[in-house]
Amino acid sequence: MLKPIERRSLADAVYEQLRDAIVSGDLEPGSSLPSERQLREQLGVNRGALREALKRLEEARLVRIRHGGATEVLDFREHAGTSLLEDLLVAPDGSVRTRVARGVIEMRAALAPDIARLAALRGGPDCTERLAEQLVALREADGVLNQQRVALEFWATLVDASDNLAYRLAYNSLREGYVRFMHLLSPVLADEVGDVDAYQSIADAVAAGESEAAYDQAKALLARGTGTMTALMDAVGRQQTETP
Amino acid sequence: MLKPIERRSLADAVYEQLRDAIVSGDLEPGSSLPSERQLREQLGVNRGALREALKRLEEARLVRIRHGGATEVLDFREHAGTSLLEDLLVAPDGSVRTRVARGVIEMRAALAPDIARLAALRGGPDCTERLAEQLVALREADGVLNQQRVALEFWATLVDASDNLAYRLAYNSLREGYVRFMHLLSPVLADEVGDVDAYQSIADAVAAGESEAAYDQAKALLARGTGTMTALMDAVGRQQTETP
DNA sequence: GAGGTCAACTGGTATGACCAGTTGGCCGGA
DNA sequence: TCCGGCCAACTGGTCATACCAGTTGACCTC
Repeated sequence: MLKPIERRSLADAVYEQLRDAIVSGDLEPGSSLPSERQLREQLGVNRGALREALKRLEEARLVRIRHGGATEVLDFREHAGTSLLEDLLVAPDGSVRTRVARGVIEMRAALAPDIARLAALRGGPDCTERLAEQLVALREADGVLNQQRVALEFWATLVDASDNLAYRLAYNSLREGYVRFMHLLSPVLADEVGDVDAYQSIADAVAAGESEAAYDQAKALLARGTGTMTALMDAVGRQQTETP
Repeated sequence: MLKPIERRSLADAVYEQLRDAIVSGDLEPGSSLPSERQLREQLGVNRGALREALKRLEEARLVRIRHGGATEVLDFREHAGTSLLEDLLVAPDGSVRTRVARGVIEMRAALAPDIARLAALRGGPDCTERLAEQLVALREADGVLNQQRVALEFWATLVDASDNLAYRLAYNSLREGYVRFMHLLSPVLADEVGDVDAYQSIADAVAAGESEAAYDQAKALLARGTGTMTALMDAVGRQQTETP
C-alpha cells in the first residue's frame, strides 16, 4: 500500500518551524521576532516565502505583525484558535500528545449529544435515508478502521441535519486531526464503533424526532470512548506533564 | 469614544474579497481560480500580495493549490475549520447572520456544562480564588456590556481549569467573533449575565469539586441565553433562508 | 522638561526574471 | 489503430532588488 508523497513548499517549512518554536516556548510570548531581513537570511529563503509564512502565523494568531514595528510573539493559549488543534495533536517528533488527544475526545463527547438532539429537531427525510444507508455500511464494514470511517460519515450526516454551521466547522476541524491518527485511536474507539445497535438507536430517535432520546443515546454511546481514553491515560501515567 | 482605525494590507483586502466570493457561492466549489498572473492583473496588485492571500485561503481550506496545476475552489461547508466562523458571523454588508449566531450560542451551551464539570474535577485553589474575584467584579459591574465582559473572563478561568486545550482553543475562536458583536447580543444575554447567583452556584460547585452539580448549574444558566435566542429567531422569522 | 525633527530602523508593495511541476497535444514506432 | 515518449505552453514556486510607508528613539531646540 503506497502513500502519496507529501510536499512542502518553502513557506510551509518556514511556517512549521516558527510555529513549533512558538508552541514549544523557544520563542517566548511577548518577545519580538527578528526583522524579516534577518530571518530571511537565517532561514536561507527569500523574503516572499518568509512573508507568506508570517501571514499564516498571523492568521493563526501566533504572532502580531505591525507595519513599521516589530513582529511580536503571542501566547498561543491565549489567542490561537481551533485551527491549531490539529497541529498540536502531533509533536514535532511525530508522537501523539495524549493530553491533547484526551481533550479532543472530551470535546467530541460534549458536542455529539447536542448534535443528535438538534438533528432530531431539524432533520428531514433525506437525513433519515442517509442514516439508514450508513447503518447498513456500518454493519458490513470489516475492521475497526473501516468502522471508524463509516461512523465519521454517520456523524457528518447528523451534523448537517443539525443545521448549525458552528458544529459543521468544528466537526471539520476535529476530523482533520482525527483522520491522521485514526489508527492510533482504534483501540480506544473499537468498543464504540462496534456497537451498531447504539447507532441504530440514535438514528431511530432522530428519524422519530425524539430529541431527548437522541441526546441520551448519543451521550451513552460517546461515553464509552471517553471512558476508555481516561482509563488509558491513568494507566500510562504521567509522560506528558510538560508543555503544552 | 473614539475607535482605533483599522488598517488593511493589500493581501488582507484580497483575502477578504476572495473569501466572500467563495462563501457567497460566486466562486463555485470545484471550479478553478484564474492563474495568479491573471488574478494579479484583475485585482491590480502585485503577485506577492496575491500569493499571501492565496496562502491564507489555503490555510483556511477554502482553496486547494497545486504546484503546476490550477487552484481549485473547495466547498467551505465540507472543509473549512472553525477559524471561518468569525468571518461568517458578519455578512459583507456588515449585518450579523442570525442563523450563524444561533449556532454559536448553541455550541456555547453544549460546551459550557462540560467545561464546568471538568473544572470541578481538575481545578485547583488558584482557580477558586480567581472565580471569587470575578464574582465580586460581576456584582460590581454596571451595564450589561460590562457584565458580559466579566462573564467572559469567568468562563476563561473555568476553561483553563478544565485543563483541556481543545476547549481553550475553541473558547478563543468563539470569543473572537463574540467580542466584535457583544453589544448586539446584550439583549439576548442580559438575563443570563445578570444572574450573579447562578454564577456563584457554579463557582461554589467547582470549588467543592462537585462536578455533576457544576455541570447542572452551568447547563441551567446557559439555557437562558439559548432560549432567548431561539425565541428571537422565531419572532424575527425567516430573513435568512438562503446561503449560507 | 515639553515638543518638534529626523535618521534609522521596521514591515508593505512593486517588478521582472527564472525554476519546477502539470497538462495536453503532437508525432513516431509497434 | 494504438501506445509510448516527447515537448511546448501553461500552472504555481522561488528569487533578487528596489522603493514606499509607518514606527521608534535619539537628539536638538525652545
